[in-house]
Order: sequence, then C-alpha cells, then structure tokens
Amino acid sequence: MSQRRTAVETREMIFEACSNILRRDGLASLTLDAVAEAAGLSKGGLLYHFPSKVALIEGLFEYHNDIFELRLQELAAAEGDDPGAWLRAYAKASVEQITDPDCASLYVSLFAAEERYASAHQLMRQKYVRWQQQVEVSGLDPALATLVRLAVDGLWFAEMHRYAPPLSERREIIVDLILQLTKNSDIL
Amino acid sequence: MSQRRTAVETREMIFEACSNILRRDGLASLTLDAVAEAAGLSKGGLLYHFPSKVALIEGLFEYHNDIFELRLQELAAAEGDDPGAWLRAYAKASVEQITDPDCASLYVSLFAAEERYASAHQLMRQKYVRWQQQVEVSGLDPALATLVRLAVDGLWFAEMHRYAPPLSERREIIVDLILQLTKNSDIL
DNA sequence: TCTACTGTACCGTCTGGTTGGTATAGTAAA
DNA sequence: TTTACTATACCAACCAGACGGTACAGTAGA
Repeated sequence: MSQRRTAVETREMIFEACSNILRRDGLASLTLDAVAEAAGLSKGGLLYHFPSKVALIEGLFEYHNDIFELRLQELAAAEGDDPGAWLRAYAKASVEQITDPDCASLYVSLFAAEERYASAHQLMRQKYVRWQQQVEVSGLDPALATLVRLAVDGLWFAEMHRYAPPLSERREIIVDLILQLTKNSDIL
Repeated sequence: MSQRRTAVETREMIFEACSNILRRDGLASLTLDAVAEAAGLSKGGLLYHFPSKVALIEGLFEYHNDIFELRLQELAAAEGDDPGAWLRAYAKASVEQITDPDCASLYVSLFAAEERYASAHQLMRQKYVRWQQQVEVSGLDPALATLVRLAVDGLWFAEMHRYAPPLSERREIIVDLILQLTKNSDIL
C-alpha cells in the first residue's frame, strides 16, 4: 500500500519543517519538539535521523547552501565566459534570493544560528572563501571585483535585516550600476 | 569611606561585563547569572538595574550605538561640507570599528541577539533609516551614494563574520576606491 | 523474523524571573 | 542631636518551565 518514506525524503521534510519554524517564529522556537511536530514525526523519530541538534542544524545549512549554489551555477552557466560573468551571476543569484521576503526572514535566523553553532559558521566561511576566489578570477581587476562583491553582500545584508534597504525602483538602479561595474573594468 | 556606586557607574560596569561575555563566549553564555557575576554583583542586584533581560539587551544596544554614533559625528565634523562628506565619515567610522577584531566578535553576537530581541532590532532599523537619509542628502547621486553605503556595509558584514574579508592591503585599496566614489559623483 | 524506524515516558540541567529581606545614605521634623 | 521615615542599591534562596537528550518498548515493511 503506502510506500515507506526513504530517509532522504524524511530528511527533506525535516529541513522544510525547520525552515518554516525559523521563518515564522525564529531560532528560539527551533526546538527538537517543535521540529518533530512540524515534520510530522516524533522526537524519537527526529533523533533517529539526526543524533543531535547540532547535526540537525549542520544539515540545514548544507541544505540551503546547496539550493543557493545550484541556482548560482545555473545563472553562471547562462552568463557565459565574458569578463565579470561569474560576478554578474553572483549578483543576480543574491538579489533574486534575498528579494524574496520569506527567504530573507529565514536567513536572518540562519545567520543568528551561526553564532551559536560554530561548525555551521565554518561551513559558510568556506563557501565565501570559494566565492571570493571566483570573484578574483572573474576577469576583472580583483580590487574592483571585490568591491562589487561587497556591494552585493551589503545589499543582501540590508535586505535580510531590513536595514533601510533601497526601495524596489532604486534597488533596480543600483543593481544595474553593479552589473555595469562588472562590464567596464577600467571605469575607475 | 568607600562611596556607594551610582546607578550610572554600575550600569556601565554591567554593559562592559555583557560585552566581555559576548566577545569571549557568545550570546548563549549571556545569562543573567553570568552577567551578574562578571559585573561583580548578584543576580538580584542586576535585576534591580534592568527589570528584565530584554531591558538589559536594549540598554546594551543603546550603549554601543551611542559609542559608534559619537565617533561618526566626530569624523563627520572633521570631514567638512564637501559633497559626499558624510558618506566618507560613515565609511571611515565603519571600517575603523569593524577592523578591530574585539569589536567584530562583539558585533557578531549583537547581531545574533537582534534576531531574538525584536525591540533591539527595531532600534537598529531606525538607526539605518537615519543613516540612509544622510546618505541621500550627502550631495551625491542618491543611487550611487547608496551603492557606496552598501559596499561599506558589505565590508562590515564580511569583516564581522569573517566571510572571506579582503586582506589588509587589498582592503586599503578597496576603501580608497570607496572614498574615490564619494568624490567623483559623475564617474559612472 | 529481521531490520528500519517510531512513539512515549522520563531525566538532569539550565534559565529567566520572583520574593522577601538587608544595608546605606539622605532628609526633616522634634 | 536624636528619631522616624524614605529611597536607593543590593543580595540569597528559590521556583516553574523549557530544553536537549536518553531509554526502551513497540511496530510495520521487506
């Protein structure tokens, strides 16, 4: 009759349950009990899949990181091989992601979690190191390229925390400016 | 003989104790017991000055915000009235602050705290709104000025979380680029 | 039957917050 | 100067609830 769920399916359900809790109620509400209930299984069942909360949160980071990375690679492939191509893909992927309010509120909690869970933090740092490497070999002057990356990250930061983010019209102008900067490497 | 401490003195001792705990052990270790011990008084004494943990954390945010704001105004005064002057002061204040590793690790915890303590978050949002207003009247094209602000915030973000921040030599080049952008408003 | 998985009941610890009380300093009427 | 009173600053002990994690019996698909 009803097939048994595979471990992978269950894990994804758990990750989505975690994400919903973080979006709706924040990190403090991400308890094992709450996750188990939201994922539709018992606490014992949850702890069967993840032996500890740390393991759960590490998995959650990998899960969301993979989603972003996949989209980034998609956009990078579409961007071609021109100078600054990768940087443009990074900008587009970032803006696309953080512009979604659901995603923004989720990431606020994920960043808050990183402070407590050092291993997850380390994972993110490694990601950024790899992205920065791509920035530096993207065919632009490394300093300018890094400046552009920082502007993108700053936009992400502002959108995520809702720290006076530019309104959508101005944001579009700024994003255009950013993309411009990846095309005229000798503008400054 | 030994004078009784004034409430203001004690509060400052408490804020410094909080800051040390956050720097050293992070938000999870910022318990009322730990703060009381680090500040050299009892938990009851601590709760005399701050009726709840929320009140304590709000006070802590104001404390550190005032420190930054004071420095920002100092630098802004030194910068004069040229176009982009305020933006340059903002850039210098931000870089100066976040380049100090002690300060960076403290702010990681403060940002993590904002997720849990909405009132503190709201305080920061208002700060950013006011800063953004200054950015927009700083005498440059608003979009470009905002782009510069976002680059500064992005640098802050990278330094704070240690997400592939530029090494000091390149950082100096980038900061110069940023300051350049506040001087040639028609560069793009 | 074996294995993969689930559910329940429970435990030790920690945490924010409460309560009731003490010590010191200042003030002002007698 | 004494006495009575108030405000400020602080403390020790305690508590209810929540949390991460464990133990273990049970169950359903292969």
